[in-house]
Amino acid sequence: MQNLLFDFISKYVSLTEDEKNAILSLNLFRPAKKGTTLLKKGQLSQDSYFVLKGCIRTYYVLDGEEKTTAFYTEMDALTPHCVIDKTPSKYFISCVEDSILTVSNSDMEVEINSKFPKFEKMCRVLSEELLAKEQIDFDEFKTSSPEQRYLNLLQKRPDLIQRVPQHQLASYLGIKPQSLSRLRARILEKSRE
Amino acid sequence: MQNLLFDFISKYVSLTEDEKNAILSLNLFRPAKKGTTLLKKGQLSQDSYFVLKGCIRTYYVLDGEEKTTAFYTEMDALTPHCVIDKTPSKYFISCVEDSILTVSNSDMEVEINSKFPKFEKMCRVLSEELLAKEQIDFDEFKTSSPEQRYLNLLQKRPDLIQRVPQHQLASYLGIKPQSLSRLRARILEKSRE
DNA sequence: TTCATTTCTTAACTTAAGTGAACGATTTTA
DNA sequence: TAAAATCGTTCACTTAAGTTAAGAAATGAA
Repeated sequence: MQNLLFDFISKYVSLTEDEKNAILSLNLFRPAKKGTTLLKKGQLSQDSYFVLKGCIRTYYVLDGEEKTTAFYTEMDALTPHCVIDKTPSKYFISCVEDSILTVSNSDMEVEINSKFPKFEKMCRVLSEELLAKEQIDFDEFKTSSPEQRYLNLLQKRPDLIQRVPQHQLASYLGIKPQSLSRLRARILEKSRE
Repeated sequence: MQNLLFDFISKYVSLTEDEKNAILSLNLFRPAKKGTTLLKKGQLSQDSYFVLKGCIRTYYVLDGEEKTTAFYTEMDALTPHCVIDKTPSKYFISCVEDSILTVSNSDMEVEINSKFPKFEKMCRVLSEELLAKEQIDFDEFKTSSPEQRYLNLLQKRPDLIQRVPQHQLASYLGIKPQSLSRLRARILEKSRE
């Protein structure tokens, strides 16, 4: 399981055995059962997550309704906004499936960054990449209809449609669960012609 | 005008005179007339932008139609995805107004980063902040209606509504220009009651 | 297993966005 | 300056998403 983490890191920097051991000594690995809440709205957590196995999501509660806005699966990293901007979290984070995560707090990161400067660089490159990717995803969302977004998701993350409840997918697509049901029926109808 | 750049940088790191001079010697400043295209779809540019004065936008051309997805105004930084992922640009960048920009290519950044390590850190912190902000903006977009988005924009960036053409604003809000006109009329109607 | 809860789908109705067209008003450019 | 192009708004019509409600299916807990 550790190897998954080091495989990921090796895409950005190459680590010596010493460096790997320094990371392992931090004891980052943590299993989390389906339904576990990792972060609640209003909290000022310092923890960042990396998904080794499973699936976690961020969601808002607006007018008593859950709105899921992101899913993180294998090899995805999530640093909540509250870690960055030091304001109470606007959203919840919870486990969609039984998962294995690494959890690191920002103190650890400061320590590792100062001990191994190559980490600073890795974090910079990683967040630049994630930002560019997030912008493209946002652009695609803005420029397409719910139906196009669904078909797009079917192409890009077909696993999500299998492993995630429909009502969570719906808000992820920016629509209501009923509209997602209808939209899927419409697509099936078309493909039958 | 330079001071605006240094004011911005000082939010992240403090620079010595030497460091400031090293930056000035790069000759980054560039005025750009309204309508100037800074980047075309398909290009593999290395240039990043920082807006000192004016406004620039990114837009796609889909089915012959322009879809504006982002505006960058005073003190905003823009690194196009092609600089990060080394793939041909998916979008255009052009000036909405006469503007004064700094333009830096990634070679310069590599050079500055190795000469002054504190730059590495600034870039990491900046892109982490921008990522967190982008995610929140995306979340707000997903969880609200076109009308709510417009009202939200009116709160957060009232200047944009004045300085930017309506049809560009419309795609920024994820709708057609006619719908934006109608939506504004609807809001005005309500406020008259 | 059974009961309760949650989830998904369907349907009828409402509301708002998309579409195509028309019209001045403004801006561009020849 | 005159003609052409662009821009913003309005309208009528179409399409699709939101809303409310109901019922079937799946899931979870006692």
